[in-house]
Amino acid sequence: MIRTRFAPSPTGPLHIGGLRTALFNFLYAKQANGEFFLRIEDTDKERSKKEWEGEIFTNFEKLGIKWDNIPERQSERGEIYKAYLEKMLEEGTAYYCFATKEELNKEREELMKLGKAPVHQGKYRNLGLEEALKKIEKGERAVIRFKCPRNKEIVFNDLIRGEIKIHTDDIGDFVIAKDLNNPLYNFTCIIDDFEMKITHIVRGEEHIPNTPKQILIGEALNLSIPTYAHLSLILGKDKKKLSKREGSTAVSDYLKQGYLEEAIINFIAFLGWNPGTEKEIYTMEELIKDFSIKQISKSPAIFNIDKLDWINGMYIRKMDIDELTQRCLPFLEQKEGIDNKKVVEAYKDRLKKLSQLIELTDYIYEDELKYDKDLLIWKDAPKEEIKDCLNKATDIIQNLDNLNKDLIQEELSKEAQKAPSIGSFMWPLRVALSGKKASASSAEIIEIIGKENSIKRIKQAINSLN
RNA sequence: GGCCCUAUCGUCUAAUGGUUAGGACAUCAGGUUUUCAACCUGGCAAUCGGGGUUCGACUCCCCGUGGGGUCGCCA
Repeated sequence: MIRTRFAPSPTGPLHIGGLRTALFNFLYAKQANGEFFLRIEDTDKERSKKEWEGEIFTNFEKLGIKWDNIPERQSERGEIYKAYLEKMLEEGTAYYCFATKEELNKEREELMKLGKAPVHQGKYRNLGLEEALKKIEKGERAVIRFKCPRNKEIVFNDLIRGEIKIHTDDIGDFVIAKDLNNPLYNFTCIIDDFEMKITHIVRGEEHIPNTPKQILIGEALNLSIPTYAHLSLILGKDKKKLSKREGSTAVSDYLKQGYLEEAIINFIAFLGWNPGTEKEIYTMEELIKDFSIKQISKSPAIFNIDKLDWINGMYIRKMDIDELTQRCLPFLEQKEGIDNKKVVEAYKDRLKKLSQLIELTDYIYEDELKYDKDLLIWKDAPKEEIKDCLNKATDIIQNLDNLNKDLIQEELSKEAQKAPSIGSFMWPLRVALSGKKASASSAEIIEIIGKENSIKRIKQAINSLN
């Protein structure tokens, strides 16, 4: 059975890139009827916070990414790591290192100068466990390093990139734990992937250099090694790694702006993946069905908000009006006599994201409109003509016995035919009702705000022209 | 600097040796419309460079160049 995992460290809000990694793991597992696990990598005690853990969980829930385990927390698995660490120390695949930071820095600089990889050569790799323990007893500080095999080529087959080879001499003896109780990422990662019986690891490209390290540790411990797939990075518009500079990187911010969950998932799925067909709108179920790791692209993808806007608009227009109204509620004012469903109906074709509703619909809820009276003037139509049109519109509205936007439109159109031009009738009316250059149509507004209010607004407009 | 990954329209990408290099977003033009959208029609726009291999290369190989990642007692 296929089992994947997403292993975030709870040091900040869920990131767009993290979401994509999680989604791909989820899709890959679900497609094969496998399991998707969550693991909290909180070995960095200073930076890890419980609140971020919660943030990650709730966002996944909202977005429809479900996990199949009780999330493991690395901070609670100290005994497991300790046992493996002791085993490595005893077997000599890891050793205590007493090198100071100064020594290490100097070594780094010198290697760089020689044009070599600045990796630790292992001054203490042959000291022996007993000797090391004596030094520690005397109070010397030590970290635990992996004794990296020399002159060996590590090869793994990446599902996305094919064969990747890395020479162990470019890796060196890296630190796997600060001490027995404080293991570090590359160590805990491979241990947990093994313990959790993870079969496939889909993660960001930045982990490619970590992969041979993890494989090496796994081999030293005789663990089975999972299959890897490394995703390209998501870049910002400036082609740099996606950063807060342009827009947000936090998933929750997009949710707050009124991007629909379905649209976000659809958009994120297409960042670096496509079905190979022309179908672009995908539900989660369809994604699970059609997802294929072979269709993942190797080059980085740029986060293009325009495309997100477009997809989001598609979802907004497609959505059932009652459900959409529910979702729009946070962005709409509440007012006696105003049916929000009608407001949403009038605006669903005009939205890219729900938060736009706030500015777009403010005039509906205001008691008195404030706008430049010149806006009422259609082209160079004389004031008297405009007043005349507005008066005629008032009569029509007054005589309306059914406030249905289609019927209203019909009546207004009839009258507009008689006007000097359709625009000279319709434009001032709409401005009188909305106070805006762009808005819903007059008929829609009248239906929403009602007879009284409509007439009141038109009267006001006429007065302002006097 | 070492190592690794990567390279098709502005952007996301399709085409796994033979296509007028396709689609979508964005953009532009037109239509529709009282406005703004939505919608419909159409246009602009790409194989990083140089060598090979081949009858034939976006596709395979090599060398450059560009971009990215990484080289933590972070993950």
